[in-house]
Amino acid sequence: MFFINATIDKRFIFVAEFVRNCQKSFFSVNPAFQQKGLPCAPDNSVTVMNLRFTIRPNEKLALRDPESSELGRKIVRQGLVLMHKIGYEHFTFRKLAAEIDTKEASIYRYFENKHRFLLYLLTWHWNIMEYTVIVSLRNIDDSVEKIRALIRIVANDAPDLDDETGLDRNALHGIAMAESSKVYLIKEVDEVNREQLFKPYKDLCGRIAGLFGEYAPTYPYPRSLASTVLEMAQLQPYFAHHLPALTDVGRDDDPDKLISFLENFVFSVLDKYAPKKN
Amino acid sequence: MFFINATIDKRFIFVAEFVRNCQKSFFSVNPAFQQKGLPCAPDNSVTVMNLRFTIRPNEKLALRDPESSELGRKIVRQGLVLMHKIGYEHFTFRKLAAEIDTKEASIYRYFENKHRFLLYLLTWHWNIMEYTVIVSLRNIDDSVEKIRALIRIVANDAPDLDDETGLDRNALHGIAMAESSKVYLIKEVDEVNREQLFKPYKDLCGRIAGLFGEYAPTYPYPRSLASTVLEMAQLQPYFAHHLPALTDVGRDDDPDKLISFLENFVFSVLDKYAPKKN
DNA sequence: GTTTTTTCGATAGCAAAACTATCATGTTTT
DNA sequence: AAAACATGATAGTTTTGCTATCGAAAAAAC
Repeated sequence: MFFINATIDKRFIFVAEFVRNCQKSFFSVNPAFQQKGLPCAPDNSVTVMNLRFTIRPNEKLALRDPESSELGRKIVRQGLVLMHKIGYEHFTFRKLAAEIDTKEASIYRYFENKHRFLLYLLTWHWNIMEYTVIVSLRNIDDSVEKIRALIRIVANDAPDLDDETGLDRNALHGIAMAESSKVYLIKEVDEVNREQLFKPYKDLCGRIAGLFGEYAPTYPYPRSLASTVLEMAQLQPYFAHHLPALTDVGRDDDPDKLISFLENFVFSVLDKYAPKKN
Repeated sequence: MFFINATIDKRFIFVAEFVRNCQKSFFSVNPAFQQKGLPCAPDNSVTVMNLRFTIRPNEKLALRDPESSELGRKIVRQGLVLMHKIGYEHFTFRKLAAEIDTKEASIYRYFENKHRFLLYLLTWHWNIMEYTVIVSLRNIDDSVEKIRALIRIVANDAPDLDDETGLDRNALHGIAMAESSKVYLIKEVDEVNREQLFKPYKDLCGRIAGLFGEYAPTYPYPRSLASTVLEMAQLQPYFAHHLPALTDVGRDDDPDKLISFLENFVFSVLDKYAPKKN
């Protein structure tokens, strides 16, 4: 009870929102009464009305829950940093094991392979993004302002909300930028999709599409526009940094041009279908 | 001389265009006089004014020119099909060698590794795309119509121009769709870029940006818009096929929705900056 | 028209990556 | 205290990615 603080407050909104929206697969909802548990437990769970909600990736993603042990947490935290540093292709469980002073097989007990590991990290990223969108937009009424705030978030120009995950948010953003397409551009995509493992990304995309639909109800391609914005928010800064001939947005230390590009793009497309102004 | 036909004619336009634009790295221009050579040789080269132009990827891409031998051609033709079939991750030189009844080391003599091989295939794709754009747009004056024709081409809804490359165009398109981002989303991107190996993609993107600039000279993000169109023309059909929640465009057998989506957003963005109509 | 390069394809092999089986120890449950 | 289970370490196997070498054949030089 003495744990009820600002963070919990945001969490509560988050949880309440998702409860309203019902089934969110990336929540593992544990309906067991939790008499002795603390409301904001070290495993990052929240107790609401005696129901325990854990803001955490789908458990099918990992063989064992990495948040349940010291080693598991080390694998995720340090693995995230290592992958950001050396890239997905060069990242191996062996190198990670050496770094955190354990053995390869121990990591394999948590994650089937490095592809699943990447997907686990990205699931964190997508969840955090959607959480940030929900929390940041909850007090905004004007749908133009909502979209503007949204674009700042996907362009990584919004302050990170407090969290106790201990994840390196910079590394997470770097991985989302450079590696995210590698989780779905694979031959096994349909199989993975059948396991619902892309749901967090789809939900994020769907939420953005919903905001577009709110502003311009008759626009026929809200989901395509949402995925375009999401992908371009990652890709354009990558191009700016490595292949500047492919873009006009500036380097990543200056997100203003990216935001201008995206805002201009989104509102140019939607304004024609917006009922009120213009 | 009896080889001068429609194809040669198109080639000539292509060559002349590039000669005008001077240095195109993806042409290997062999200035040696070619007295005994045929104008449209089996190696796909064209003789213009005693200069031999070869429409072919940058030679730095391959250790030996694959078009120069029977085995080399088999590697490219069959490798393209195999990679399309099993995907980049599962593709290995060993499997390809087994398929075409040769040995792994023989393939390594042509290509340093499978990443370079993929880049070689994509270079073909980008070259063919730019070639198609040039040839298809040469008789169109109206810049709106030019952009509309362009969108049909990038959306793979334009008839393939005749060529003698013998490449499986369907497989090439599939690889461009599912694997293209894997050539630049790597840690070595700057190194590869320094070798000019992304020039064909940049040139294609620059040409599209040029068309946008022609139509809307004051639009500040023509290159970003061009890369967005190129990327989305690949990604949206992929989503439609595998992750339909992320898109509103239909399945790949119906490109109309993709074209509508792309046309709608390109013209929505550009129209504000177009001087004439509106 | 031979000799000499050079190229070519094939054999073999190595090192790293990707995973798996087994086992001992330690911890939890009963 | 015993049984059940989870955990981490050891030691493999298979596949991938790549290299060194060698003999035959083709091309170039003389």
